[in-house]
Amino acid sequence: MAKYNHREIENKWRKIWAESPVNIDDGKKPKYYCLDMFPYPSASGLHVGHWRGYVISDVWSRYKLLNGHYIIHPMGWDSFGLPAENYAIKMGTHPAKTTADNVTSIKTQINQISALYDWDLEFSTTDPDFYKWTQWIFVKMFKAGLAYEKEMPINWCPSCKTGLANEEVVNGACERCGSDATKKNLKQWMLKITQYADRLLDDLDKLDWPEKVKKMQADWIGKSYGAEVDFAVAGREEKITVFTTRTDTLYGATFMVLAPEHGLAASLATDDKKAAVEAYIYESSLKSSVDRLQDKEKTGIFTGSYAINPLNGEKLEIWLADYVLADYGTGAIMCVPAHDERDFEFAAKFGLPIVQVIAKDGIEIPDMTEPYCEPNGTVINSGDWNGMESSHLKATAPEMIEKRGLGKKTTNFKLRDWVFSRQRYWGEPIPIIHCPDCGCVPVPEEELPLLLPNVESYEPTGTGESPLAAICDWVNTTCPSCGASAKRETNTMPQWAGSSWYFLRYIDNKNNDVLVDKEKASKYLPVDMYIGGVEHAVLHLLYSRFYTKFLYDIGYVDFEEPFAKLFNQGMITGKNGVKMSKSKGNVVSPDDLVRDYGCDSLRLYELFVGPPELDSEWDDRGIEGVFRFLSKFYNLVLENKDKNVKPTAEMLRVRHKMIFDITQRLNNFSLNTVVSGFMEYNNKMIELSRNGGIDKETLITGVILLAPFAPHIAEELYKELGGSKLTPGSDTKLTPGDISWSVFANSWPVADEALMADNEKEVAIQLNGKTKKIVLMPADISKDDALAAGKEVLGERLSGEIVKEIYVPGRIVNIVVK
RNA sequence: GCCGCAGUGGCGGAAUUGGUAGACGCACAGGACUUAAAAUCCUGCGGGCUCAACACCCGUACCGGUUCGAUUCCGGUUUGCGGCACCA
Repeated sequence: MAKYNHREIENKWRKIWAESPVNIDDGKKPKYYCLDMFPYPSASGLHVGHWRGYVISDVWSRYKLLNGHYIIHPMGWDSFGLPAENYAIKMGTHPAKTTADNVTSIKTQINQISALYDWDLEFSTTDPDFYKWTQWIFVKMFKAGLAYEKEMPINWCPSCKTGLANEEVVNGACERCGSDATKKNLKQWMLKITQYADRLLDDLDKLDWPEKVKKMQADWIGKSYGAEVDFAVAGREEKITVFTTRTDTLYGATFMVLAPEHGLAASLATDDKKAAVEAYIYESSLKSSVDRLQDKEKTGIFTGSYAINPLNGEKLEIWLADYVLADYGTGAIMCVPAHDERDFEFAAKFGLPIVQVIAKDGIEIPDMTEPYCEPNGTVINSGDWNGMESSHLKATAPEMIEKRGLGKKTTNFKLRDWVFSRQRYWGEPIPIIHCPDCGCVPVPEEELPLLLPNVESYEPTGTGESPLAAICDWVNTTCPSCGASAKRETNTMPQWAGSSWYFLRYIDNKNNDVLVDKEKASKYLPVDMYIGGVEHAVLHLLYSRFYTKFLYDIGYVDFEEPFAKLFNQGMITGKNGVKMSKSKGNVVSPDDLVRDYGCDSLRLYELFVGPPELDSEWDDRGIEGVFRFLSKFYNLVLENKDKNVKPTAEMLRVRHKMIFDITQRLNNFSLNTVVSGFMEYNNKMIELSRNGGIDKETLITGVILLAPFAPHIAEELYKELGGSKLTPGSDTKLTPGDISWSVFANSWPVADEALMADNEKEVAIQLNGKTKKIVLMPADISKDDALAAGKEVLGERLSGEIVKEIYVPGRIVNIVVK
């Protein structure tokens, strides 16, 4: 028996593919853009978890290649940003150097996967030729009024010493390092992503994305419909505007609460309350956002002032409480304790009145012990609204309020503008010049890129100033507009800046005139399939959608959504679901496995470990199984290639069922069962081979099906089988552009369902739904004959009166007796 | 607290619209080949009952329902994971 020498085979075909790539753009084939979320060049290298995503995308790419597409399958480096910079600081080496070194070593590892990557398209986000356009987009946004400066308290990571976007704060902690985020008052560049909130929400419907991710984005955008209602303040000029989604409960408002930061908070205090109110406002200002989040126990203070319910003229106490968010809605709420949990809790604690305005199960509860929050039921205690259905009223009341001049209907979003400045060195400089006369002036487009100055000291200052601020000869410049001496903006962009649009650049990565040529963009974009981890559900994926919509609006691309289809692969973990990490010491490197079992075996095993969308625990031992499968298939082909066996009906059946099953599972993205399918059909073919051999065409079919998964062995066996014009065993002749030697020159096989059909089916004979025996029956047996056969099998077990007889063709005979 | 996903042998996991539960693989056990080992091949492998086989019974987290038939559908419970978390 021949030995499957994976090392020899894989080295050989790697060399051949390098000389003569099999993925060729002939201008006629439809394109298919399959993209991996690009990695940041980490020093720790790849582990088997990284491999998984890359294998999935490569299998899919090669499948599309066999379906007649030209594949765009690029790879690049997300090399600006905190992880790269932190690593450089730790090593005491400039990030430009560590980043370049890491790219070199990771690229070597990625090449072991033997993916179809087209390295001509490669770039790093740190390449000036690339970030020129990252800066250019910023300038365009500035000119469009989407980038603006604002001083406000933002999320601040004391460990990373930089401001963070809302999206980067997870449970009050820095998404990167896990430190508790604090607030810091800083002048920041902001991107007006909120202007796109509606489109970002509505266009989710167009996307073939996991529902989970779409929902996470929808929740993050957080649109709610309701009304802004004006409440007069008793005895004063001012009015207080509140936002509510439950306009239907307006008659049930029994008090009001303002955030301590509300503009009127202090001035509403009556003389006797002044000291206490000011103390409360001061105390709240000391609380961190984390404290305010975790402190569920409600606090508050009565201002002494009253508001008037615009509908019924009732006097409402105005309170301050820090459970009301200053930066959502108007920073003030009307409180309906009967129908809101938080208001109920507050009313209960401070003894405020509770008025029920929606009947629960048709009744008014005399002493409510818990709020009734469902918006359905008959409206009561609500003047002219009495008797209406609350869900209907909820939808129509905002309009009625507006007509009566009491407020206006409106929508609110949870989404906030994007805090875009980072007080760190390793990022794109924000191309803005601060002129004492002209204000903020963008660096002229023709002067881009604005290079990141190369400096000795790049550690974060922690003061809220970027390290760039210390480089006087860089900071001091002249205003492009008036020529006066001016200063450069010293903050840099977040890591997300480059990744928000990088997928466009692969198409045209050497273009110095435009970020991507319009014709090329129109031909090759958008991305058809995007593969990566779910951790970017609201960060990168939301930002990319925003950037794409902006570039669409200013006419640079002709599509509004960057990623038509999204696939999130599950994580590969160590034992007991523990995330692989250096510190846990449970990282499995692919290098040894490739050496011992080969790239093809590891590719298959990465898929075989479990459903691709779920997390899977890694167990090295399982790779033996796929290696054995490849060895057996290798031998099966070599043993049968010269036998000239004529295909029998059984061989045709196996061949076409194999095509059908593999294709269907692949289309369903059930890649783990594709691999088990190969093993199953391999076992069947081995069985056939033992009974006299197997025909060549069936073997070639198996090889083509296997090619996207295990490309090296597929090429080798295809050649051994004399695929195309090749002479088995001879050296492969390479002519540029001619790939007739390759298994990838084939089309994906098509199953002939007529040839798949079995003559006989295994039918389960059931008595009262319990299987008693399995018998072979002709596939075309009539119902009566099948039932008769079934009864015969059951024989004397069949006592009592038969009440029902069921025949499911080719599957079940079920006799029901009483 | 709210929302989503999941619970199947010793393990990873399979099961078209409800239709033979445990495919495929790992591990394990026994056997063949070998002086021996490795590799390879063959056989077995959910539990109970049984010396064994046949037969029978139980079995897809738990309880209940619909159905001739439920891992699949419905109601309830529970455990684990993920997301959101005072957004009015």
